[in-house]
Amino acid sequence: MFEEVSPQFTFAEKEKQTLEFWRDHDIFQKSMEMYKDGLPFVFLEGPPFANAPPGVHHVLARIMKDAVCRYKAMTGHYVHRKAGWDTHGLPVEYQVEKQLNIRNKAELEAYGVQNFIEKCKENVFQYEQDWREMTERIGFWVNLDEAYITLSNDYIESVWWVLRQAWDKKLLYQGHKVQPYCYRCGTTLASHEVALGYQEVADPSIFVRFPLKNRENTYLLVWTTTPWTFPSNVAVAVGEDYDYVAVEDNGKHLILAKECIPSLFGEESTPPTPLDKGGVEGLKIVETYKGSDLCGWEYEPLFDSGEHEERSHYIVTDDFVTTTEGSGLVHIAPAFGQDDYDIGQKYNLPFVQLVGDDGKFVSEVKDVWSGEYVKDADPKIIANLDKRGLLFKVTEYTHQYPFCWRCDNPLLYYARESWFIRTTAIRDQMRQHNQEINWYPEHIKDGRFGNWLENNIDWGLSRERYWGTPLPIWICDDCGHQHCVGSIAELKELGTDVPEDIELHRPYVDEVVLTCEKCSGTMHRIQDVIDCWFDSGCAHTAQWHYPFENRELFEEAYPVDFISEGIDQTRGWFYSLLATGTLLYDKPAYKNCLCLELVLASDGQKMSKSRGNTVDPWTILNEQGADAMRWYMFTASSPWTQRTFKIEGIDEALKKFMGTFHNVYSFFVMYANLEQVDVLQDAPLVAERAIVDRWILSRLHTLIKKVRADMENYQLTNAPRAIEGFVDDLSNWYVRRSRDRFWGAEAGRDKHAAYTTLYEVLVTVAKLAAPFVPFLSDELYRNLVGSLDPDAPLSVHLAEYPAADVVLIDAELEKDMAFTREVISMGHAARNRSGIKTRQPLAEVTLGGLSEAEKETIHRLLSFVHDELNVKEIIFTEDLDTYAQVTLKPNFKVLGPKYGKGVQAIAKALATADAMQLKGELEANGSLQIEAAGETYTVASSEIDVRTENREGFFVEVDFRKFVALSTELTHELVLEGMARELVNKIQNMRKEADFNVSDRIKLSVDTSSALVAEAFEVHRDYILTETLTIEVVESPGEKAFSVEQKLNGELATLSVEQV
RNA sequence: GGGCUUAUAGCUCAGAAGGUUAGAGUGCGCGCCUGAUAAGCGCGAGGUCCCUGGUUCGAUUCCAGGUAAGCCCA
Repeated sequence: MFEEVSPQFTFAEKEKQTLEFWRDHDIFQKSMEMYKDGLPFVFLEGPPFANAPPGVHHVLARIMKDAVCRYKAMTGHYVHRKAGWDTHGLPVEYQVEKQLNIRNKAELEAYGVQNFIEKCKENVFQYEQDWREMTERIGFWVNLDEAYITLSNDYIESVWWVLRQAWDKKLLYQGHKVQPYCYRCGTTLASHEVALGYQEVADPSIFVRFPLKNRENTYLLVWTTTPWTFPSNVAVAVGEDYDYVAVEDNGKHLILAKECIPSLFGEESTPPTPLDKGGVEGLKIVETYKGSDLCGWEYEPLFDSGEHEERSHYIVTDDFVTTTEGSGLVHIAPAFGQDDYDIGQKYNLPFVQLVGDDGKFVSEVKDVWSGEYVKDADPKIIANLDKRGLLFKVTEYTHQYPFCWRCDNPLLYYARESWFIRTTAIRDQMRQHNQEINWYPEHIKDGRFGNWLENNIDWGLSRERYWGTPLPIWICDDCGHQHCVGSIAELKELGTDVPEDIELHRPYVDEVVLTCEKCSGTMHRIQDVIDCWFDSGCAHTAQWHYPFENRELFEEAYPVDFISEGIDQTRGWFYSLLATGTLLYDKPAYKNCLCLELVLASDGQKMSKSRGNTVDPWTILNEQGADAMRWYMFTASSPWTQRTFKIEGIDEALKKFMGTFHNVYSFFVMYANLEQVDVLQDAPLVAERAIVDRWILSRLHTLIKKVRADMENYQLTNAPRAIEGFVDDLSNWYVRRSRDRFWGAEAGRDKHAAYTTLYEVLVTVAKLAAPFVPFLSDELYRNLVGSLDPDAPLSVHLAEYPAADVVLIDAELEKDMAFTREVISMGHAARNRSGIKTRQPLAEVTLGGLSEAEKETIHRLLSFVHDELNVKEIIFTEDLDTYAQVTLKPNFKVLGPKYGKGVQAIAKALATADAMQLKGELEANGSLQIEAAGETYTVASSEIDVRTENREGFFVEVDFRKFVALSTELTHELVLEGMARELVNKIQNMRKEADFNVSDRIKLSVDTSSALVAEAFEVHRDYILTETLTIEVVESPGEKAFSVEQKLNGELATLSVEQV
């Protein structure tokens, strides 16, 4: 016996019971242990921050990961799935600063770094409990109790080891990085913070004459929007291949790019006049050059920028120079722009930084603006240049400029001292390893990610902050010797008085002093921490505390098999993993990467608190449940396409898939219990079962094949969609067509075959669906299998994933059934047109336009047509013309390539000719001669499509070439039979209304003055009594009887039913 | 400004070596079936397959250029 399935339930409630069952029986642990010696499958969790509650997009990510892991576990793998937490980084610091009302570094130092760090530690686990609860409730099986945590000493130690490897390979170096910097907050900003604060502003746009050395009265015309960077100027860049000219302007010779003449000297709206025709009117061109000709020319510095060893103030070339703005000559100040800095490196230019951390000119600047905030100094610098006769033109320039999102002050681009990893040295290896990764979707590989790798620049690693993995580099106060520490043991060995339980965070680690191995001097750690992307990017190694522990485990688990995160991680985690993996092991870090797109709110906008359009996952989990949410997310659209998240979509998943699946299951349980069928005993051979059984089993095994193939290829949408389609067929064709076999039929082989088949199908589908709807499928499995077989695995998640049995696949039968259903569907349509309801039997249906093979198909499945359309006879006809309007069309696909242009002429000829006559010729000769547009074309019958259209006056449904026509004439016999079925229908409805049990036997009375009803009842008495479980027909109803006056096809009768 | 992606019915999505009637589900209207159903079936209305140009006998599909949205970068 199976446990009864109550019609009163909610999925959410049932899921909670399943969660309890999993907990009580340690199902997750068991699923891990089961294949301990099996093939390992390593999933690496991209660690989330637990300093905000999880949202809908986290649910999406987690169920995708879960489905893959569950599938792998059920197919015999030992699935590693350690949870992880990301903990370091600026976002945490900002949250804590906000909470403590700290506005800048000075205030933070005053508060105390130690106190601050402790607050950060608390902050990052603020919502851990929420995350745990959500993770459990949605059924994401991940090992939370052994999670890796990026702030732990173990984790940091592994990261240090990684850094040391880079150090030893000479890939870790110190340089400058130009970064957006807020002088007021005393901090650099991350790119996403910069993006928060763009505003449109008008800055000065000035063109200045730089006097050339050794060329009298000749000047370079140079453009800038940041006059305050002029004092730090060290060079001017030109484009090597551009054309430059010297023009005469008010007696002075000015050098600029040829293409810039119109914007500087002409009307802006007029197109450039060709220079060989005199250029801009009145402008005299003195000389022309290529950019390369100018290279090396020296000019007078505008301002005193101090003494330098390096050569400076000359013309250099670089391809970043454009002529779309300015003059084609670009002022270079290496301290204030990345391009400038790179050119400075390339030409070994002096690094002049005349602006301090406070945004003011340093005191070495002797001009009047010494000590002044740079933006305030702009007008004074402009005035100074003007006074000296060097200013050519001043206008305003309106553009987008970033401001600090916290204090609204303009950001300055500054070159800051920074530590880098020379990723450019391993770029080719990274590109090669990228090719070895399976990307889903595939275009990421050579698209977004590939492009990113092409343009790889060295990784700016250091952050002048507090809460992060400290950069383990110590520098000797005396001799400047640098050392990178690679482990705690080494730290203790080299350091003096290192506490036994040293914590590897600031400020604790800052206090550790090493002894210099070169000069025995004192070494202090540099103050920086590292980019937190580097932390998570080491997860493949640091999650195991490798190489300090778990060496074997690591070797087995690298590269990891599978990761999945948002597509925004291409330049984040996907990159950092690959970079560290390549650097350390020269192998890709992961084999399969599933990219997820954004989840939009129902209004199509990004979900955000400020818009108020976020959805709390808990409202769905509590109402519709986790399975419905999961199924919706799997089937609605591919994980890598953007989706709008709609609650109605979840209701649909609930009704459409969950409801249907559950109903088939409860139908089975109800009748199997009632009939006391033992499905485990004496299963009939498949070959001996009914054709509909063989059909559904064939469908099932085709499905298994498809789902497995999809899952192997990470097609997490196609697989469940296929399952959904199958369940629909199961419910609306298999069960519908087999209903009488389950209920009412004589016990015997066929009935047993029906129960066995449905049982097998249900159990198999439960297993197939287990990775997607782990709750519902486990409930079904436990009742269907657990109730009968005490030795079976306790849970569906401990069962083996179904494997397709190709012997059971009968593609022909599946195709035939599909075709027959198409014909039946047309029959339904014709019935609908006729207005005669299905319960009324009809004498015959006529099928036409079928090929011989199709006729055979219908013959094979004839009973389906009879039963579904409720007709006595099925007739085939060759006569199309009576029922349908026939037209002939060329088969374009075949004739197009053959005759090219001719197909259009043939089509015209066929449309205007007598279709029936041509069809006759075609059948007689097998081919046709068509005269069209002065040519004669010979076409075979296979090159012509016969189309049919509805002809008025028949109850006919017509398709492209076949039709189904109903005969609607009713004989007296047919009317009686229709009436009998009407009686049965009404009585059944009354049984239901009166709340009788399905198997209750009844007493029935029929009181009518209608001769028709009386006759029908007499003629079909046995049929009516059997169908309605009537064991006695009484003259007058008893007192407890349930009586209703019914209208039966227009005739009146009072029916009464009573339980016996 | 650059790279990548997406655009098909009111909504959510399929799909098509280029082939002349582009589908499903849902929603709406009507009808039907049903003693498993939180169901099902049928019919109807609903489409410039984002736009423009090119290639072709034929383009919604291929090519080019746009437009809009999103992500990443500058």
